[in-house]
Amino acid sequence: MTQGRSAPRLEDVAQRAGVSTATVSRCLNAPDKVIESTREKVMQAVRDLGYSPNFGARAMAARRTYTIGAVIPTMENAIFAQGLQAFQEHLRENGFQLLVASSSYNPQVEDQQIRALVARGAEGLLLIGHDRPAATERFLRQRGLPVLVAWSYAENMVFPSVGFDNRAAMQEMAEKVLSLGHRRIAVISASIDGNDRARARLEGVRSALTARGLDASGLAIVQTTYGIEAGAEALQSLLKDRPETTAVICGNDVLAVGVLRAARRLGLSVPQELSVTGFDDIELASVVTPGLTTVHVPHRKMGETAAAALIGMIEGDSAPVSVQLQPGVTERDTLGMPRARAALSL
Amino acid sequence: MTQGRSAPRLEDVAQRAGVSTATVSRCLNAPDKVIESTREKVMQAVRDLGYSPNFGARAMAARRTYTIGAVIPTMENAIFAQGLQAFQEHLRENGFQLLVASSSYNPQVEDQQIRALVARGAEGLLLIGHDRPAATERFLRQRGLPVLVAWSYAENMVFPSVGFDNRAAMQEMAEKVLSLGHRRIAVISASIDGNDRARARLEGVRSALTARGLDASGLAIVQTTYGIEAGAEALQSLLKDRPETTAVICGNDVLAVGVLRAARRLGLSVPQELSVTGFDDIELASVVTPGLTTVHVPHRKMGETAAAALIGMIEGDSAPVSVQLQPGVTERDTLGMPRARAALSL
DNA sequence: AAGGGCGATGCAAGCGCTTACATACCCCCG
DNA sequence: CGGGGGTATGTAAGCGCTTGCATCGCCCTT
Repeated sequence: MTQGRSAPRLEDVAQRAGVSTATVSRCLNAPDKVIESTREKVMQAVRDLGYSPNFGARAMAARRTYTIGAVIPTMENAIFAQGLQAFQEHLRENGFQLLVASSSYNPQVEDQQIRALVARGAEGLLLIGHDRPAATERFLRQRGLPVLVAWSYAENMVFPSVGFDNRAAMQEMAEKVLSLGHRRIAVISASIDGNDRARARLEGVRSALTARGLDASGLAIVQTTYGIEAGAEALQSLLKDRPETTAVICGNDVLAVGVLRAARRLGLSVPQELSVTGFDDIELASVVTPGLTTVHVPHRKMGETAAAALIGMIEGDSAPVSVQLQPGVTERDTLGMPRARAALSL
Repeated sequence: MTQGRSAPRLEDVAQRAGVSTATVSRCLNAPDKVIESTREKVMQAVRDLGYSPNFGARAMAARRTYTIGAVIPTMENAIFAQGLQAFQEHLRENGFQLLVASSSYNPQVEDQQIRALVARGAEGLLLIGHDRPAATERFLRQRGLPVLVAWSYAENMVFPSVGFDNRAAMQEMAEKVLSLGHRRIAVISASIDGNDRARARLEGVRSALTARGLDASGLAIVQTTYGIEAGAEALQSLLKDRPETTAVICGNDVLAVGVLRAARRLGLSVPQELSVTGFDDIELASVVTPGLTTVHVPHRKMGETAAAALIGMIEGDSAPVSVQLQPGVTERDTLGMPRARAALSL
């Protein structure tokens, strides 16, 4: 049972101010269409009553919500925080509100969240990555809803995207690792299914290997779930199989930080005995010791660009355009030359 | 101009299935009130059309949204992430959806966000801390909206709360610092106005001092904004005034991590030359080196308890009750005995 | 002084749903 | 074989807003 006096309605305000509901509505939405004296009466009534408009009713009548939805894989790690913050700020400046939901990296949940956002009137959607079930895509297409993909750039996909080339960025990093002389390399990655970014990054490492004429098929790969502790465990199990590994390339900073933690536990010095690299360049990367060498992603830029693009699509004054951003390697202290080390006991 | 074919309505589904809108509505909301054969026809039509109900219209007709709002000060740092996650999970289990907004520690913005959430039909609100403008409180009271405060426990406030005694928790920490022999103590805190938690924590340090018969008035205090770099700068300016400081008690983990960073830059070893403590025990605290000694907050427990309490208030089957949780000190590696150190040049 | 024009306001028709009430139908019992 | 009762479905009245169109004054012009 919902208690509490029911909220005042437009009509209550109108009555108290001695005008019609139309006038009150105009006071709120187009103040200059109402003469000052009237407006004051109305605003006073609004204040007295603590009136605040019913969003659902308004949306229904106006057939407009000025709301944009975003579904991100996770809110726990700050991976999307910065970009989303920029996205949101830019939206607000343009009179749009942001509704955020998270999918826990689960396509089913993402589908549900998308539907929930659409039900709530989202006029456009920001999604992460291109991978998603056909059913979800069909739903979105059926609606003709403006959808923009971020954190991943690719041409000729179902939806336009604002992001960067994950493969090329990772290839650059891997190339750097190789050029330092590392040959016993391993990759620790988030699960690659349903995650085109993880897949592309892995691909990038392979490309770097191949480009040097090395055999990519022997590359040690461990996939794991998201989280610092998961990264730590991944390193342990990795070293059990491949104790000779000299460099671990991680699919993201969170895993890399976990690897750093495990390395410390094992008494391995970084980068002397083990090199570690990350991806994303979130705040965490600059906070840990030693500072994490990682692929820098232009988070804020991506957020802003995405906001502008999506608004353009909604307002219909610009065709959907993909834009490619440039990531690059940020060098800190976890990548060095390979060096022999004592055998370790696991 | 919003493009895209307009969304299918209940009536479109009804027509396609050859039934009335009432039947479709029942299929969606009370499937057992509809005979199976009919239900199948309807569901097929729903799928064909990619129908998804209009939340606003539904809310309006049913006078129910099953939505709860939360306004937190910030999403950038993970301070509230864990608690909110637990809150959300518990809500979902009970059929409620969560809408989150952030206020950037700004009371004006908080007021706006609260109104926005109410406009969107929030049936209850989770707010952080007890401090807020009278106008905001009046608005909330006028509505008779169930409101619960978290992250701060206090009796006889306007709203019931689920949290812990910030003052006592900090006093315990300060006591620990004092008992190790520190006497040149400083506090680095977030701004205390409009922030009862920060204020209470500061108060806790003072109490600890007083309880030992020490003079609390000479306590060095620096207030700063939120953020790692802000914490780093705070330490710099602090040491300029009080180079003899041996322990820095921080109002939260984010500032403490900043202090750690600055200490490293200055070549100060922690905890040998400087002790540092935090508050919150977010993941960051266990990630930095050395591990941060901090006040542990039962985030998940708080989130769950808050969800249960708020739902109770909304469903009206329980009177609003405050519940007090127990924090405690988590010892890691940044708090040690004071030791003389060489003068440093700033 | 009458007519025209324009700015301010009111009227009322929906927007897409839910749900109380009415209706239709079927089955069972006496 | 008729009536009662129960179940499945339909009808239609709103829910709280916005907005096109009608209305009403008032002032300016001729």
